Amino acid sequence: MTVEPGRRERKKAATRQKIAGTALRLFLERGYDAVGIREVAAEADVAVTTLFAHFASKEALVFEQDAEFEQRLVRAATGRAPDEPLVPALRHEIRALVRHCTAESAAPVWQLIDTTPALRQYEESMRLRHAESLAAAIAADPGQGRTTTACRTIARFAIDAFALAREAADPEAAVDEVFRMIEAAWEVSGPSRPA
Amino acid sequence: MTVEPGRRERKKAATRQKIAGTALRLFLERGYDAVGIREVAAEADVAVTTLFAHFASKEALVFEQDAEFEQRLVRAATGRAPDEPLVPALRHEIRALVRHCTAESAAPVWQLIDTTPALRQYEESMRLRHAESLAAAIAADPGQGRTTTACRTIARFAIDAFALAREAADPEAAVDEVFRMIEAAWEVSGPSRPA
DNA sequence: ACCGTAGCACTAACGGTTAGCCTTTCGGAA
DNA sequence: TTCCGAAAGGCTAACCGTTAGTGCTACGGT
Repeated sequence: MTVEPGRRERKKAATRQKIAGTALRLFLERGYDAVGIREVAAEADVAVTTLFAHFASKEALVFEQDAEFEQRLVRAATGRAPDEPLVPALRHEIRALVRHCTAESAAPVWQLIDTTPALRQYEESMRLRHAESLAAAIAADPGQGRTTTACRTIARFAIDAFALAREAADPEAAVDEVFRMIEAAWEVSGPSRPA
Repeated sequence: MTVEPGRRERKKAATRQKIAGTALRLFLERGYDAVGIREVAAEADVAVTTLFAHFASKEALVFEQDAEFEQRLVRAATGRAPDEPLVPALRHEIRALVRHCTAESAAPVWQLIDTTPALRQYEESMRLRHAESLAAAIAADPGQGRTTTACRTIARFAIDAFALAREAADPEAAVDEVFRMIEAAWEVSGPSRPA
């Protein structure tokens, strides 16, 4: 599957990177709204249609790590030791993601996102997508006897934790705070007191 | 303040209603994407610019009750008896809102929303706005000793409850289920054991 | 060596949204 | 009562993201 980085794939990835890199640079230099798609395409030396072949929308240019982010969440739920409880595993991953996003180097990008309504909105719906994937991953785990609603609820709570922590004064502490609440919620949603 | 329903205000409200009504009718008849803004404006007999003076976007045409919805939530948190606990009050209001939205008469509209990506996304960000308002209302309540993060968390949970319940097979039961989790979360976020 | 397909380009257009500018009409102060 | 400022509405023209439609090129597997 992933064993064939043929020239084609490499070129495609290179084009994608070039577009995303150029776009991000321009956006950071002059502001998201002040830079048009046609301009990004020209600067990256590709056609507008090519740009949209790689990214579904202008906003998606900024969230290049979208898929990776989602995978990490899902793996945190599915790929854990059989006896490792779910919630702490989620907390650990969310913690890592928050740390990653609040790092010094990521500051300019997030500042751009936070100050651009279109990007904020896009990120919101992105999170919802991630929450749904996570919910599916949680529900897929056999022998955790929760309802679909409970799984979706916990998934949303976890994503909310990320969003809230990112905006909190002390992100790490905020993750712990929200996860204490999540832990409690998860407890009471437990497999209806197995007889 | 509200004591002057002058002719001006009435005309404005009438125009607004006429636009929203016309839009909704056309959308339901022929589908959201198949009806253009210019067409809605023409059918409502107003200029396109007038339409956008009343509604910030095409999507907003469908969510006319947006503000009312938000007010109900906020009032559920702020306008309750001094000794009435927060979470049950929220549950009651969310229950009512879910019942309202899953009513027979509202079915076509929600079916339209659920099958139109643009509307789904708009509703998501609308909910986030509502959650923020609710969080502010909760935090404003004196003597409930929670952190800002805890208030925002609970607010999001409540909004999530609405969203999840609306999509569940048994909405009312789903509200109760999620609110059992919320109640537990609210407990552990309690005012650090008041001395 | 060959063919199918995927990547990419170009042009044109569509549809939501806004800016600029003008007219009408109401509400309240003089 | 009169008059002015402001708000509502209108028209035109454009901007910008996004999407066909079409065709060319080059890579990858047979």
